[in-house]
Parts: sequence; structure tokens; C-alpha cells
Amino acid sequence: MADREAEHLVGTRARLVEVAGEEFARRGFADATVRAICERAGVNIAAVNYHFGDKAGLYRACVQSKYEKSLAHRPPEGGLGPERPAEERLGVFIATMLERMLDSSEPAWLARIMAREMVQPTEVFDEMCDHFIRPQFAMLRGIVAEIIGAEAESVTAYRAAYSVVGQCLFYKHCRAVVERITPGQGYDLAAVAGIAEHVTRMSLAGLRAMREAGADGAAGDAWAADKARFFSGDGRGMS
Amino acid sequence: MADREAEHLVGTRARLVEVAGEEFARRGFADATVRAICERAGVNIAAVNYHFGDKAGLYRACVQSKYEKSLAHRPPEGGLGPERPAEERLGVFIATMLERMLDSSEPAWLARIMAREMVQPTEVFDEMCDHFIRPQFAMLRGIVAEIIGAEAESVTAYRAAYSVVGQCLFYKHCRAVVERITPGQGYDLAAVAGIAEHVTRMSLAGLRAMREAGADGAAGDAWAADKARFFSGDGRGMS
Amino acid sequence: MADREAEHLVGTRARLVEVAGEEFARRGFADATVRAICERAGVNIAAVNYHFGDKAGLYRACVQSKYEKSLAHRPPEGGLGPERPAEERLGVFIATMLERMLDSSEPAWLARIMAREMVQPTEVFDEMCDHFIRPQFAMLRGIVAEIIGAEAESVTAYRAAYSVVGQCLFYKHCRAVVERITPGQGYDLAAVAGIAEHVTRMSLAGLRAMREAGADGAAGDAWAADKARFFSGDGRGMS
Amino acid sequence: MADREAEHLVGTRARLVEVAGEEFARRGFADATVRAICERAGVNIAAVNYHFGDKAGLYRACVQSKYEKSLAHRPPEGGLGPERPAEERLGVFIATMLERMLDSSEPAWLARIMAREMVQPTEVFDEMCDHFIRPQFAMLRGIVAEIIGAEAESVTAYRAAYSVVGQCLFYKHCRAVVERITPGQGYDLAAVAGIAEHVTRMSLAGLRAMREAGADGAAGDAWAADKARFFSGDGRGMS
DNA sequence: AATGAATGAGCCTTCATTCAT
DNA sequence: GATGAATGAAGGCTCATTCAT
Repeated sequence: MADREAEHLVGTRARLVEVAGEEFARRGFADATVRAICERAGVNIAAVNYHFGDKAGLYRACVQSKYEKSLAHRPPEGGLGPERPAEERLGVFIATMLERMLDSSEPAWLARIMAREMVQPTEVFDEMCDHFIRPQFAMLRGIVAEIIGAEAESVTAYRAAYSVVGQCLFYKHCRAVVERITPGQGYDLAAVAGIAEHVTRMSLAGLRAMREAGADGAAGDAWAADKARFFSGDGRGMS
Repeated sequence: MADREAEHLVGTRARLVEVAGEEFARRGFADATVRAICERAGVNIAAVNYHFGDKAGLYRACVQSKYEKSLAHRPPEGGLGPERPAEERLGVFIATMLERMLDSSEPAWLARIMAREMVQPTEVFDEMCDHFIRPQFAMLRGIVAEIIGAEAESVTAYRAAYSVVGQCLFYKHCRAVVERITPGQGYDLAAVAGIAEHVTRMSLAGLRAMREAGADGAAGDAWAADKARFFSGDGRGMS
Repeated sequence: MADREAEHLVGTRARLVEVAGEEFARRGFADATVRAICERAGVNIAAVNYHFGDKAGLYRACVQSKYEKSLAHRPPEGGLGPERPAEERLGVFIATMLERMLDSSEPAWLARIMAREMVQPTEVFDEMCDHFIRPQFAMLRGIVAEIIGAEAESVTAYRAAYSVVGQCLFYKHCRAVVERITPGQGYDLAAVAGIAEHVTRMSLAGLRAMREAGADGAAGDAWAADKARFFSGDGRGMS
Repeated sequence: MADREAEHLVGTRARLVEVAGEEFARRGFADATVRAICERAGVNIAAVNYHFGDKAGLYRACVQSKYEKSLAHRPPEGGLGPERPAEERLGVFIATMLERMLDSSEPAWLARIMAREMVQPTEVFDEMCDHFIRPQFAMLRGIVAEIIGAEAESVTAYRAAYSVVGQCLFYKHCRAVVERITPGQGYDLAAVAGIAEHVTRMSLAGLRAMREAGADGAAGDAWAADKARFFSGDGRGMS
């Protein structure tokens, strides 16, 4: 175990990525300093330039080298094949997502970095979207569309997927709020499981209700206009 | 005289607060510079320290002087008294919340600042929670508890409220993702209304299903342990 | 006297320009350090940024604020009106130029900076050419053209002017050589006067010979082609 | 074997010298970076210290290994023996000098490096003077002394030689000025020949006039004092 | 003979802050 | 109440150099 860690952490490069990731997650890109990272990693400050070009390069390397690991370690479908019922796949998807974000036994700073990227995207965010977020989102959209009985590309499917993800993300993004409203609560394995069960129940009920209501069609004129706008994008809105 | 100045944003202090708010929202506390703020406000750079002590004082003043206005302008219940059915009040609450966050006709930077505070809370966040978030959250919890038929202080009520808010917040916090997954879509009034309708439908269905399932009770042993942990707070979890 | 100096050297700005000019002249732009300049000037290192934006701004300010003084202090014609004979005006021009470059009683670093700009021009060099060099050169060309009896825009006039300036500049640019070939010789007032007399004698003889030879015309075919090339600029040549 | 390598520029050492010379000529000693040189030469960055000790050693090797070649390739007298008339030998000397400096068909960076050494001499400059400049200068002084009819060690001979060299050097050192005053003009073979003809004519006329005037003698008291100072060196003058 | 990794000194710049006026 | 000038700390980055291999 220690050996495996040693394998990962020998060499300036690896140590730098490890420490920098934590530092970027805790302080953000602007507030994290190259000096502090190098000191904590026990390497010379010029190593950043040598191995990564500059601070941004180190940041990029942090994100890229880790989010693949996160996916590999916890595949979104949790090993479930597409032949399983959509309801079951939804439950696994939600549980996996929450575990990846909240479980403290795993380097959780990738999720924190992503939360920061949401608020203030940098150049790496596009890549994160393409390689990490979009595929998972497409998978989720397929699941919810199947439950609703709608097209995967329908407005309803998009928004339903957003609703599922939004419920999960709340615990990550608004952790500070949760800690203040129900103070002292940590996110251990059991707590995460409880959250997963709640979100799954809530979402399934909502999705089933949508199927009965007939998805887009039954919503009347407002929905039709809504749909047109959704996919065309008129560019209006707040800056 | 002083009142008139404050209202019209003439005077160093008021101009500073106005410009700084926008700048903090756009760049974040660390990246916003005192110099840029003072230049845009047309005041001397020493004015910040004179009026607010330091940069953090200016930030504090920005947040405090504005979030009350936001609440006053759009009360969460939208003027609906407690005698109206909970379902209706929920719809109004959701719509109001989304409008406050997404509508471009209102200085939206308070919401952006709050999103940043979520990721990296500063000292003002506690106050924001106490005066701004917690009361609204209590109100929402009351509404959902009524729909579910549970106690307002039950785990289920808390989590259900989180689920409602999470669905709304997603459009704010993950705006960058939404823009990349469905590019070109803006948040005009109609779009916000559409989102509100969706979130309300989805939430109502979920809440009603919870009532039928019997809330906490039916969930068995796992839920009981979950509840105990929820309110005790064992302190474990990630730092 | 000390008062006059005090007038010039009070204030961070003035002290900075003074010291920086000397430092840039001695070490060159790249080798001169902002730290050393500020230390010698007794000001904080951030003063450069405040007053001049950056190191290049300080350099620009040094050059611009001084070459006008140099011209004002020693006008190229030395006060001689155009009604005086061209031969006399040539002698004054040469003497003034040499004094400006070599006399040690005057801040000579402008000439050193210019010598560096010749070898490796920076962005300020264009301005130096336009405001400082080109006008003087045009004046000299007028003088020599009058002596030769040719057009001021003729190839011969250009090259004759180059020859005059080249003889003077040698003592500046190749000072290191002169010091090694005839070591120990300084450039005091008498030495400069001697040089001026020599250059004037040599140049006058050369120019008069050109008049007798009939300037461009008598030089045959080679000169005609030469002239065409001179003013057209075929762009060939070494990089 | 080693000879073949040196001739063909294979081998780390030779490639390094070649590339470094160009880089030093283009950017100057301070601005040229070891890293860039090694990259362009395709060798490891540590090779500089291994083969030359340090950056200065590489620079020294560049200059020393090349200026002998330049002389060998274009002997200053152009093969003319001392039996030819001094006027002819002067013309050949001037033409050869200009070609060596300006002709683009020859690696011109030695001249650029020398121009830099003039402005800011390093330790190699003394050697360049002794082996390269002084002998040529002595030869030129002999030629002009013969034309003037004075001693080769007379003040007049020195200054006359300076005047000849100064006229040539102008085109090299002040290339940047020439390019701005008569833009577009390149230094191809024909242009260089034209310049050589001009400088020769101008110089010859000046020198002949000096002979007629009786050189030093006729200049009166001022010249006597001048001469004393010239060879004694009072040490005064700018630092 | 040669290499890739690592080092430490030092540079320019930026920032929030304070000082006299 | 307000200003322009000045400060000091710190940040990112670059460079020549050296260390093991």
C-alpha cells in the first residue's frame, strides 16, 4: 500500500501534481502560490517551469491527470450493463456521482476544482466539459429519457437530467450552507448512501409523474415556445 | 442630503460600493483589484482605506448593503399568505428564487458573489446565512413539510428542501456547463418561467410520492441511523 | 549651483530618471536592473511602476527627457545663421557634435545609449531618429551639398554627410579601440578641439575635391547605377 | 577524424560554436540564452558547461575560432604587395574592409559581435584588439602616412587612419540609422562597391590636402600641445 | 562524452496599504 | 473629506549552472 503510494509520489513531477491539486482545490488558482506548492512538495521553485512551463501548465496537468483516474475508479454506470432497468441504472448513477463528489476517502479536490471552474471557468474548463461532463450527462439523459418515455434530446429530458444532477451537486457546491444549517454533519459513507437514496426516490417519483403527464406534449403552448427557445438560443439574457 | 446622495449613488462611498460589487462578482475577491475599482469609480485609491478600512471592509459593505434590497424587491413568498395551499406557495417560491438568480433585469452580482462564497466562504458568509439564507430555507422547509405531511425538522423535510433548492441553483452555479451543453440559450423571462414550471412539476411529484411512502418511517433501519447522524453530527468527513 | 541641482533632483521621478540614465548607459537596457537603479536613487522599487509603468517606460522617459536638453544646450549650428559661409558652418557643426558626444563635463550617457541603440535598436530608436537624428542630418546634408555644389538630395550629398558623421562617431563608438591603440588619452576640451580641427580639415578637403570632380556626373556609369539603387532600395543585401 | 568533424560542423562542440556565434551576434551576450543555443544546436543544455566551462567560455571560443578565418579569407591588402602605390593600396584596403563588414555572402556576425564589444567591451576584446585590429590599423597607418608624407607614428597619421576607418564603420555601426534615413537600401555587392569608391575618393582628397598643408608642423601651437597630450595621456576625461 | 533533472539566485512586476498634505 | 506619492511584501518566472547517472 505504502509502496503503491511511493510509486506514485516519487519524482518531482508526481509530488508536484499531488500537492498542487490539493492547494488549487483549497485556495483556488489565483490564491494558490507556486512558492507554497513547491515548498510543501519539497522541490525547487524552478521545477514548475521545468516540468510544466508555468503555473497554468501545472494546473492543467493536475486536472487532466486526475479526472481520468476518478472516472476509471468509479465508472458512472457502476458496472451495470444497459440491459438492466433504467430505474436501477439511475440509482447507481446517482450513488456513484455522490460518492465521487463527497466521499472523503478519495482525493476530493477534483470536485472542488470543478466547482470553482463553474463559478469562474478557465481554459481547462472546455476540456473538462468535453471529456468528463458531457459524456456522463449524455448517459444520464438517456436513462431519464427512458423513464419518462421521451426522446433523449427533448427539452424535458435535458431539464430532468439537470434536476437530478442539481440535487446531487447541491451537497457539494453548497456544502458551506449545509454545514451551517445542519452543523456538524459529515459526509461519511453512510451519510452519502442516505443522500443517494433520498435523491433517487425524489427523482424517480418526479420522472414517473412526467411520463404520466405525457412529457412535452401535454404542457400546452408555453412548453412549445419553451422548447423552440431551448434549442435555438436567442442569445438574450443576462450578461 | 446624505440620504439623497446615497440614493443617487453620488458621493465616493456609494460609487465605490456600486462598482466594487460588480467587480467582485465578475472577478472574485482575490482577482478584483482595489486600483481597478477606484479607477472605474473615479475616486482616489486611498478612499477605500479611508471609508472601509481595507479591501475586505469594502467587500463586506458591498454584500451587506445589497442583499437586503434583493429580498425587499422580491419577497420569497411573492406576497402569498400562509392561508394559500402549500402547492401554490411552492410554485411561487421556486419562481421567485429563479427570477432572483437568473433574471438579467436585476443586478445579478449578488448571486454571483454568493456562489463564490459557497465555494470559498469568507467571514461575511456567516452573516449571509443568518440573515438571508436560513430564513428563506426555513420557510421552504415549512412548505415542503406540509406537502409531505412530515415535521418541518425531519430529515426528510431538510433533504426535500435541499432537493428543491438544488434544482434551482444548478442553473446558476452550473451556468457554464449549461451554456456548453445547450449553447446559445439565454435566461430571459420566458426561459426562466419555463425552468420554474419544470422544477415545480418535478418537485411536486417527488414530494407527493414521499407523502404516500410515509416519509421517514417507511425507510427502515437505515433511515433511523441516518436521522440520528443527521442531527448529531459526528464531525467526520473531509476537511 | 547646488540649489539648481537640488531643483532637478528632488522628487522620486527626477532622481529615478537621473540614476537610470547612467545605469542604462553603463550596463545597457537588459543588464541594468530596476533594483539597482532604485537602490542607488534611494527610492522604493515599486516607484518605477508607479511613475513609469515599467522598466521600458523608465528607459523611454530617460531618453526622451534628455535628448531635448542636449540639443537645447548645444544647438547644432552653434548659433550661426545660414548667411555664414558653408565652410564655417561645417566646422561649427563638427565641433558641436564632437563636444556633445565626447565632452565629459556633460552627462555623456545619452550618446552611449544611442550607440547601443545603433547596435540593437529598441522601440525608442524610431523616435530618436525622427526627433533627434534626422533633422540634424538634414542640416548637415545642406551644408555639404552647398560645399560640393550638388543637390542636397543627391547620393553624393548623402554619402558625404555620412563620411563627416562617421569620422566623428568613430571617437565615440570605437572609444574602446582608441583607448587601446593610444592608451591613456582622455577626451578633455583641448583634445576634442584637436579632433574637431582634424576632422574639419579632412572633410573640407574631401568635399572640395568632390566639387572639382563634378559630383555625381563625372563618376561615370557606375555612379549612375549606384544612384538609382541608392534611392530605390531593392531590398537585397544581408539580413 | 577530429579534423573532419571540425570542418563539417558535426559534433557537439562545433555545432555549439556555430549556433552560438549567430545567437550572440543577433541578441548580444546578455540576451542570448544558453538554452536557446543548445536547442538550436540540438545538444543537451549541460554540454556548454562540459565543453566550455560556462557561457562566457562559449562566447570566447566563438570569437577566437572565427576572427582568424575572416582575416585569412580576405587579407586586408587584398594581395597587393608594398611595391604598389599607396593610393592603390588604400583603395584596396577600404574596399576589403567594407566587404568584410557589409557583404552578406560571408558570416557577418563577427562584425556584429565586434560592434557590440566596442560599446561594451568584455575580456575578449583585448585579445581581439591585439590580434585583429591593431595589426590592420598599423598597416593602414603606414599607407596614409605615406600619402601624407608624415611619420607613421605622428598624430596626423593616427587621426587620418581613424578618419578612414570611421567612414567605413559608419555603414556598419549606424546601419540602423542608414536604414531609416534612406529606407530600403540593402548592402549588395554593387552598393558596397559604390560606398568603397566614395570613401576612397573622399579620403584621398583629404590626405592629399594634408600633405600640401605640411601635416603637423603647419598647424601651429595648438597642434603641438595636442600632440603632446595625444601620446602622453593625462588620464582626464569621462570615466 | 553526454544527458535529463534539479537548483538557487535574481529579475520585473503587482498589489494593498499608508503617509503627508 | 480627499488626494497623489510612496512603500514593502510577495508573486510568477527565467536563467545559468550543477548533479547524478
